[in-house]
Amino acid sequence: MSQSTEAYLQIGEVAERTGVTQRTLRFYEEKGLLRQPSRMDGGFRLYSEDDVTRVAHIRRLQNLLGLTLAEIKEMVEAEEMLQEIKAQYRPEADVSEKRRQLQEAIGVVTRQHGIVSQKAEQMSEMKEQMEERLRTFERWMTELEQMERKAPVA
Amino acid sequence: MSQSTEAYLQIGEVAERTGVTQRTLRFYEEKGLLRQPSRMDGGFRLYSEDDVTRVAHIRRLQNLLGLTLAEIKEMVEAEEMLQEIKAQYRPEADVSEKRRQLQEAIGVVTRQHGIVSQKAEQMSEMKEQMEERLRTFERWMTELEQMERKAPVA
DNA sequence: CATAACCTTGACGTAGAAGTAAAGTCTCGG
DNA sequence: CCGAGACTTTACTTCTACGTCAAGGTTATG
Repeated sequence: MSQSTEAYLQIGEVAERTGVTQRTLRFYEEKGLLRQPSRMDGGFRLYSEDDVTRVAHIRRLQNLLGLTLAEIKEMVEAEEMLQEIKAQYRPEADVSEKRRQLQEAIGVVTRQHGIVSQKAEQMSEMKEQMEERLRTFERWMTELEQMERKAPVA
Repeated sequence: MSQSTEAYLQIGEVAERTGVTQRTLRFYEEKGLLRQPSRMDGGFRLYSEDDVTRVAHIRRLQNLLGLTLAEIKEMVEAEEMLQEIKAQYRPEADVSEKRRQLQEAIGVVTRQHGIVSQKAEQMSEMKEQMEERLRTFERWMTELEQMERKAPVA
């Protein structure tokens, strides 16, 4: 239903849309962060919309959380598993196996959530410190201005 | 009033207290992230408590915000200026000059605050996404458990 | 004053994350 | 069917943020 017919993208387009270079896309593939994309007969890579989303996700994990690609790989593999679970959710499969997978998925996301929560909190702390500072400076500023009014420029 | 007499630290102690290596301390100095510390007659570096604080700050900027040392250097230089302003606050100096400095300081901190705010916000978004996900999984899990109760292991 | 523990500079090495160049292959519009 | 532009792999280079010696100088202590 989603990518039924086509909508395949070549590496150049993906690069443009994600803001990373082609080199980076190939690099991520090499490192196992992106699945091997399908190929045209001549060997040109063909990416899906999902891949685009994935790249965006990788970048967020990099920039926001400062994770290494190795760490991100783990996360991404976990996500992969989730996709699988989603896909398998309907089809008949060993129920207890699915339970196990789900259990693991929950574990992964919980850990991720822990990291994010912690960072978010520290971030808020920093933010408040800065606001405190700003208030101080602005207080000083008004004091300075009052001094100037009392004793104007010589 | 704070570090009146002494309380100077050698590089080894600073390393231990900050959790970075001596190499890293020298490296930060080289890169202009730490001021040139005073030295003993023989050339041994002597750090102040302030330097310790500074290193901690640098590390937070690195780990939390994921900034490069170059970016951190800018921030740190700005902080340096703030220290200066604080120090000069009482002594007689051109008032309008002080105004200018304060103005700039406010600008710096405002920019920093902007970065942190933005990151903090994105972080919260991520956090919520993860929570949403977790809820989904847990819903699935209970569904699965119900299926198991109805049709137990063959 | 010997010597262990600590420090100095200098130079080279490394892991992570790509950038860049070379030489050849594909695709597609005209 | 052909040429411009997009793509391929391979290989070497770069940049950041340190790590790791090496060879020697300094300091504190017995």
